[in-house]
Amino acid sequence: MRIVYMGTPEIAAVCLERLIEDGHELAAVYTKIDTPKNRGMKLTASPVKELAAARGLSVIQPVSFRDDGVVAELERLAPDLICVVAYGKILPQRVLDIPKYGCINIHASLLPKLRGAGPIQWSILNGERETGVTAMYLSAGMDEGDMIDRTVVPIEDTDTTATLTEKLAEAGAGLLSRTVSAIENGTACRTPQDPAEATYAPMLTKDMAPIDWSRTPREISCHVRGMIPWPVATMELGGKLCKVFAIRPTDKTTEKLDGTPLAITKKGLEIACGGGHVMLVEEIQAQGGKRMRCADYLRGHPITID
RNA sequence: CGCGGGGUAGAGCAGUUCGGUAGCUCGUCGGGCUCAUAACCCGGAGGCCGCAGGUUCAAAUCCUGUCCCCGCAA
Repeated sequence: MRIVYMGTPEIAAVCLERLIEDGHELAAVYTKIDTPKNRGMKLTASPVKELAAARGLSVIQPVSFRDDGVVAELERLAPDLICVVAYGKILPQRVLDIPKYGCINIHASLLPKLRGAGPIQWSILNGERETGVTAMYLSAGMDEGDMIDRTVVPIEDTDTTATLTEKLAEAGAGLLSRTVSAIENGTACRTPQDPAEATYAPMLTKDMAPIDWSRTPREISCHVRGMIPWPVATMELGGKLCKVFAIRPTDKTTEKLDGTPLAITKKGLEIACGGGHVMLVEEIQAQGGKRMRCADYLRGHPITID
């Protein structure tokens, strides 16, 4: 079965690698065009492109599927199946109609929950105890296609979007390979999603970053972990904005106002939060500074505690 | 050449404007106090001031080059 693969970030590269290892026939790999990134704004290839190039697969980076030439090129590849993982582009109906067996997608949530661009982030932000990956057929609507199979992945209290993404990438890779085989064998099922159960997970934005200290310890913990590696939760410390990378609930309680710094200990900074609970800020990064333990930061940037 | 910040003791920082004995908080080591301590007191060790040149009687500081780190933006 001739497969055309479409994907862009690391999680898509992990899934592609599994397809290659498991011996599936890949006709071509589509990925987003190289974009200027990072300091110096150097043109950077996507993880999928890096991998595909290293494995000798032909890489195609169309700007838009509205371009007839792009669609014609895809038709010439005569794919039996298109596999999409975090490609970052919407495929129009005329593209979805090209492959004989259709287009399948791996989505990093247990659909129909958390449709959209930020399912991993929101599974943590919402305080879920488990999430997963779902294999589905692509349809015109955003993540609305019929489901084929899924893998459930538990969310640990220490998981961040970064660590959970790695786990889901692994789970997604296995799921994708298995699903492709099922389609080949004609054993793949097709279950419609229940629209009444659908929830949405939009991309995060920077203005969601500030920590709301009136929330409960677990909510704040989820907020911080869900924002890693981007945009990263923030708090104000000594008049400076700091990113918060690690924060932990404590057994202590307080009468002080939410957000009040209470004490500096060897472990970090204790702060009042919702319900009279106390959180311990363990690891932060000031603007322009390096990521470091909060206690270390306070060594050189002392603040006053009432 | 997208914009900007920074490399000084094990850690985090000050000192650089205007050259003149390298400093603070913490850690560490030793001693003391204490029922006890992450508290307190006394004492010590620990620096090629990122690297390479240049100017100077004298450079962490001024000049030139170079390597590395970080934030923004995308």
